[in-house]
Amino acid sequence: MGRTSDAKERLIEAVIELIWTGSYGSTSVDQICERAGVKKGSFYHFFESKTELALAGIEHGWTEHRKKLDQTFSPVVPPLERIWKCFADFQQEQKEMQDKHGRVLGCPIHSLGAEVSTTDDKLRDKLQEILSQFIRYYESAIRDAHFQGVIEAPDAPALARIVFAYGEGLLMHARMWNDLRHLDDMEAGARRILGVKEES
Amino acid sequence: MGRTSDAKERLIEAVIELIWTGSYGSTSVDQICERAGVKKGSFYHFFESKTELALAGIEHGWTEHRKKLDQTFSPVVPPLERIWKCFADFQQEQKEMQDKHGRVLGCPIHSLGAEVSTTDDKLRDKLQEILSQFIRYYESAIRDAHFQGVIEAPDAPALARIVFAYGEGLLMHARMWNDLRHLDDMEAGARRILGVKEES
DNA sequence: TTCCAAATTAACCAACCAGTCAACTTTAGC
DNA sequence: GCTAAAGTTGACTGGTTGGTTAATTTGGAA
Repeated sequence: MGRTSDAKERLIEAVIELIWTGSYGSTSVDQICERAGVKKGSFYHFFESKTELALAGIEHGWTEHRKKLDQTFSPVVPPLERIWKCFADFQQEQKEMQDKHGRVLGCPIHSLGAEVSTTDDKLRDKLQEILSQFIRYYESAIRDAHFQGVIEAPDAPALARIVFAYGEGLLMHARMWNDLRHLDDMEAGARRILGVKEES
Repeated sequence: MGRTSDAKERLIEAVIELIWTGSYGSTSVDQICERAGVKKGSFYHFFESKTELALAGIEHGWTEHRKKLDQTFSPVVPPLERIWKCFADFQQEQKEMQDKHGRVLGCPIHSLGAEVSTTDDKLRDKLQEILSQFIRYYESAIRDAHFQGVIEAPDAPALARIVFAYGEGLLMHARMWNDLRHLDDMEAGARRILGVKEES
């Protein structure tokens, strides 16, 4: 019963885009509303604060991204192939963002995390949770690779953290230099970290 | 001639601390002035904008840090030892920040870079310049290590970028999780990346 | 067709933002 | 001890911030 609306969805789309292309601090509620074509009163009808909208935006983005990851990291695929495919998807996504916004945007979770982790506990907790989940994709792929004897990795969680930190570092550099070429090394670097024996 | 003052230095100290413990966006000119014990009028006597102060703060911080790095990466020290010492210094610095501010703060250049690189060209350029200089320390150490035969690394610049991205990724995670333990892997991870043959 | 919950709207708020300015005080160099 | 340059001060600006409110419009379900 009552009126229906997609304003909530439009606000979520808008906040993701604005935070990713800029930053949390540079994104104002007025800006979000304008982008979404929603009046401020409606904003606060759907969300009780800017933080709460950001939370919803992050959650939504991650839910979408997970669908892709679940396919990429399908146990059917050879374990190292999963990781290389994930990197290729990173590159493609960054390319699309560059085409769309004229800038390489890097990983929104990390950019946002670097900015707000000392000032906004709710956001920080959510971002931590997402990153912890992400690492598990690498972790299980590495564990599978180890058991298949294609790499030597008795401590899969530790190695997953290393690969993850490396990948995130590269994405951050790609953002800072606005240059996709920073991602070209991604697979080669991960091969060194993982100590890949043969051609994959 | 005329009156003398250390207000400029106090402002520079204040802006570094506030941006590092928080973010650029969360740091207001009023806050900086209060921390430095300087009135806003004086602020704009010394600096023409908030961006300009941040620039001066970054420059100052890097100039100080370089002194330490020049010692750490002295050609007298065995090349891989330089890198391990650099990591140990990172850990110690982060420990000091945790003791002082109750938080692991990570790398200010990267946190700031992630935040402002799409919105403030002047800051972005300065941060890029500093990071480019930083990588050269790794690069020359890796080149030396290669020529001494302690690692196999024909492409020193590429490998330096990998090690650098990895280290920065770890520092970011330490900030986001407010946990120094994320830095414990640092040397082990770099050993894998560099493919270190023997005990160093 | 009516009813009411849900969505929309514009006007509004106090606090804060970066930045300005003219009057005033201090002090180094002569 | 004079003078002029350099530093200090507090009051001020206009615009923006995140957030509020009460009146109004809408449309799904009965």
